[in-house]
Amino acid sequence: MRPVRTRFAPSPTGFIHVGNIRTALFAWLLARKNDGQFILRIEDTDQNRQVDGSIEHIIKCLKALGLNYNAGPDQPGPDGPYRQSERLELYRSYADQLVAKGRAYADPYSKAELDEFRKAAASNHQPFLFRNHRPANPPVWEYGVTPLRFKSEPKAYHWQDQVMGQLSAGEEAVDDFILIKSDGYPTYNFAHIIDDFEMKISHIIRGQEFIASTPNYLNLYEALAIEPPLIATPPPVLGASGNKKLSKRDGAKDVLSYIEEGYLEPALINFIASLGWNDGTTQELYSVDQLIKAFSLERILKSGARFDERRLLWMNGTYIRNLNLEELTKRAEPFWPEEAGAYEPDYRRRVLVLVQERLKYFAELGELSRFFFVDLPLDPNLIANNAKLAALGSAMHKQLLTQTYTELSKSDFSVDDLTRRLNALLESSGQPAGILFSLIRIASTQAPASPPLAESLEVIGKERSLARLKQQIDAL
RNA sequence: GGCCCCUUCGUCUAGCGGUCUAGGACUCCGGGUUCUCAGUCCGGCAAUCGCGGGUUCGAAUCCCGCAGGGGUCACCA
Repeated sequence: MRPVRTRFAPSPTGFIHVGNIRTALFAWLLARKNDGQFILRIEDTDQNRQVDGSIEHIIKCLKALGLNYNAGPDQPGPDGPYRQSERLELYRSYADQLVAKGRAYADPYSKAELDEFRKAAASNHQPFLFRNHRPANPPVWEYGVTPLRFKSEPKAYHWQDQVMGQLSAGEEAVDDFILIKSDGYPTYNFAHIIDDFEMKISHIIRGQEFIASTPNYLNLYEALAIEPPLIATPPPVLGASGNKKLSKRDGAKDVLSYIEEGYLEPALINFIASLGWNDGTTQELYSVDQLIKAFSLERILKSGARFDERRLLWMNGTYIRNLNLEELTKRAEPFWPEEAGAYEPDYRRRVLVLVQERLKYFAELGELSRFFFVDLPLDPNLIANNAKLAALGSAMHKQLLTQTYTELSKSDFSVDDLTRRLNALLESSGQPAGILFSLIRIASTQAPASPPLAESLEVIGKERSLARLKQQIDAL
């Protein structure tokens, strides 16, 4: 068996979304599983669709996720360069070869003429086939001036797809497609075949939009006397609503933005792999290494998988909860609210411990932890919106908080001591925890939600906690 | 319109002729966890397996039709 070499071959036309990256992930997993190679190749043959910075963006994205490649535009390899725009001579030499063999010819038609042919086909309810209009005496091909077409030899094909199984199509699926455009650049249809061959790619993993043109490719492989790689076609990743393929247009997010919001790479990878793939067990959580071990093309599903962000949220939360303190501290670093900068690392760590199990992604850190760092303004709604508490009246609130203030003044503010005194207050006041603790929690945080009372007070500290209680008492 | 592909709880999925009165996970709902949010634990709702015909003692599983959805028919990839 040939050594496994897979590739991710995006065009630099913008960011990478979950659908794109899944294709890359499957290719990467296959390579890693088989001790093979994974290559990044940039398919920049369309001059008009290029978006500045895309290549850097793609590289950043792959690196962030740890999908390391053995060769790519920024990583030289034996069969580079890895940008198609730098391989034009290569495509041209293959094109010349096809011309010499009589398997390619110059396209003499204007765009308007072609449109006429298409319209005629559509009105006959027929698919458009260029080869029905093959010119009897095509002009000599002028590189960079006229487009060059493949002269196909139509026939029916049956082929094996590593995911979809046995596929087939009749000869109507084979046509004379463009090899080299009038600007001298090859089309995807031509370039990828040359490159996959030159780069000794063993498996092509790509989206379903290419199934329909596979017979064309098979025909070209034959004309070139090239043995085709194995082909694996995962189903599309569908958008959150509707049955449409995930697309930028329908709000698909940049994968990098998930990283920026504090999703963990292993969680993203775990989640993305679970879209259309499973190993047949009931396991849900996989480390990257486990994924590599368990992965196989055969277990990729044939039907499309919808992208449900809630599941990602859940998964990411479990990954965050499993972080040890050191990792947690490191990951949280970029997400602290501005005010946290003035505090000791140790203080921040104590906050983190309390907040960890509440985090679904790190961008929430600010909102969940702000009251540990700043004295939030009094928010009367916090009491007003608590029906049981509001019913008690502010005189009672004042009395309870005053009692609390006196008792906590005597505390050393350790969790144990705080808990003891808080419980004593429960008894002496005769109030249920639902009333008393709610009130204290609101007074000492001014936040709609917080970690448990005693733990929060301990971290906030004696001086500051008492000051906050005092402030609330004075306002009542 | 031609050709190709897909179709199990709302979502991700298990399932390869009997163990399926269809299993797991997410979401959602109820309850416990001295207060809130989250987490966690316990419990619950949720797919007559797209529909209709076969084959078989027996079908989510095999076969045939149909319907719905998707892809493609570019000098885009």
